[in-house]
Amino acid sequence: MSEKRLQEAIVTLKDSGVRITPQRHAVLEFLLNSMTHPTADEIYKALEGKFPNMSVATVYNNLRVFKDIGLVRELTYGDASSRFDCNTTEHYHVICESCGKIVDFHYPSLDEVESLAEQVTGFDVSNHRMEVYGTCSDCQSKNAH
Amino acid sequence: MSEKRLQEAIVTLKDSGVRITPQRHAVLEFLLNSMTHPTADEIYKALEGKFPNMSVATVYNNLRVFKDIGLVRELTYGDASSRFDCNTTEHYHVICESCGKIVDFHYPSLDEVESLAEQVTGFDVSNHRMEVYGTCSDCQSKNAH
DNA sequence: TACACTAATTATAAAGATTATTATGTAATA
DNA sequence: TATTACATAATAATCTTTATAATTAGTGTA
Repeated sequence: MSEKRLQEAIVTLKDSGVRITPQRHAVLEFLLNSMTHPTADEIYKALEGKFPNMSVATVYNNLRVFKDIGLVRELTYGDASSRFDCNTTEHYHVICESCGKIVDFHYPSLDEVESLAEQVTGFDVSNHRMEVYGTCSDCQSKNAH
Repeated sequence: MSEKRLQEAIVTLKDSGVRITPQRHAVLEFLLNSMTHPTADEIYKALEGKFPNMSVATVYNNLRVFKDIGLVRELTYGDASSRFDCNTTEHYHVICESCGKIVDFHYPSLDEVESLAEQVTGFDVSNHRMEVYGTCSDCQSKNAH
């Protein structure tokens, strides 16, 4: 299923003149298959087995390449490190304040907010982001004790 | 005008058993008077003249104290460092992608989003945040050339 | 006011994430 | 094949934030 998305992403990369190296392919594949918005370090650790010599810098470099092309989004929350999301379709995130889990959440885009913000502030608005915070069901049952 | 807010904040601090030291007072006063959601480093640099011996750690410590009590909010965006906002009334932020300017933006709270997120994800939702991104009018006219 | 207790500050070190650098390697092209 | 440009790896450097330990300074009470 995500095989198709991988092929599409590779075509996008090639069209942008980016070489498909084994490391780059692996980072991209891992991101597309992971539902968990991993950090750069998580990606690095996950691929350590396959590429024992890979450098952390390579992960960061490739994530930046993907980001510049528009294949992934960088998510920055309160915690120390950025997370990366290859789902570029419009969606929001629900975040567990207890364990840090991030769940995708679909909701009709809040175009009204954008247009009102334009009127009130004089900005030329391009996009918006929203996160909902709470406690996931796992942590709820854990805390019930 | 913000003198009243400063006094209120000091009362809140005292009620929480927090001492009002000169440094603490200065950080609080600076935050209340600044409309620009400064970073910890910006606060530190702004108060360097008045407190030549002040440590960066003091700024961070005090910001955490204020945050724990609920006097300020910590804002984390794409850039490296957190920003601090002493306006704790419900509001959203509009951010200029060109110069980084942050403008407050009032909009009715999106309670519907929270309740739908609860239903869909099973989370116990506590709050949400939203940022609108675009280009401020200053940068628009600059780019017009 | 003086004393004692506790919290706050300072200076410094440490941790963690990200970026920069440089040399080496690899792929594409003429 | 020679040349060029891009990628990688290893490492160092930077930047933000937190932790530690010693000193200083507020605050309540006698």
